[in-house]
Amino acid sequence: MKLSQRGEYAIQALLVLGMYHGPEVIRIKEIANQQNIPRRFLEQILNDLKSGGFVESRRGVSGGYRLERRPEEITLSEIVRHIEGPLESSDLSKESKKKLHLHSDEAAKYIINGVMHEVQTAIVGVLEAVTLFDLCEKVRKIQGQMDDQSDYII
Amino acid sequence: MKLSQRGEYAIQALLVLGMYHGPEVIRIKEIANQQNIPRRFLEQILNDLKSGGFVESRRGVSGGYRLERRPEEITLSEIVRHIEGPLESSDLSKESKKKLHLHSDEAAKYIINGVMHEVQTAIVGVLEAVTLFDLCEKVRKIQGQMDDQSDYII
DNA sequence: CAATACTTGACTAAATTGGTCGAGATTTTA
DNA sequence: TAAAATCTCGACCAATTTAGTCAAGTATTG
Repeated sequence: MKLSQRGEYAIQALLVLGMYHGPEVIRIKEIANQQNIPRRFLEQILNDLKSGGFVESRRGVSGGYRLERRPEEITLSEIVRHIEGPLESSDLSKESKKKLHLHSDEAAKYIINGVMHEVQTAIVGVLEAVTLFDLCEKVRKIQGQMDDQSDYII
Repeated sequence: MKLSQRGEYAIQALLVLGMYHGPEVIRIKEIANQQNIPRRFLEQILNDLKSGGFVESRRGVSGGYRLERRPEEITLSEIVRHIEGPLESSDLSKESKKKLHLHSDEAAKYIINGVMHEVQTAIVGVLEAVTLFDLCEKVRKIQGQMDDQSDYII
């Protein structure tokens, strides 16, 4: 599975909002600059994340975005699902009654679908277990590393 | 992860070749009919599978395709990797030396990449464990089911 | 009321996907 | 040996998706 550019940008943006999470709001422009995301494109994405219930916005001169929920409560699977579309497609094996009288191409598709469903379960398993908070922690960690590094400041 | 149509067709075709695996060769047309795959498109796909070392072909009037390796030796991960492109993209965390001095957008990308790499590992884990032979067995099983079913023959 | 920032929806270029097609090369068989 | 069947190769094509861009509008603050 490859993340689309849009998906990666979305997570990056949420990561920024997660890092600075609080009552205050952050401007699109800052996120765009910090993460090097095309500003106009990011507008679209944040809008989408808003309608998905991930962020809320304030308009006007000191407007911007903030998370609508706490970083601990936002899992990666939700984000990816919202931005990239459903992670799991229908599992034919659950539609038990059909299971009989299949043409051979249907039988093949049925079997393949079964395996792909396992794959999807595995994917969701990973993404479900990671929250935005976890990602923030990791970022903080490698940023901490950098500060400890004597040769960090050039 | 969603399989492309091309990918699904490829597996279907290999499944047919796996079911009838032997010294004999099967015509494109038969596979196309049986699996309901556009013939011209299937040609392309089989050609691709040939260059990937999955199948071999015989030309001329009684030509066709057969598996180049035994079904037990062909794993789903190989097939998908060949037909859909690499399952795993570069894992930044393996390039240990960079790991220091990252800009904040690089840090974010780095962390996201790490999770996505976990996802890829999970995907490969599933696909690696399934061989073409396994798929054939499953098909045989549900086809057996059908035969046992008294109301199967209309 | 001017400046700043989000909002909405339309628009576009490039890449990918899912095919189709024509002409050729090979092999069998009558 | 010629016809017929079959794979082979590369070009082509339409629809969809992806990655953005843009203009005009609305809301908020100072």
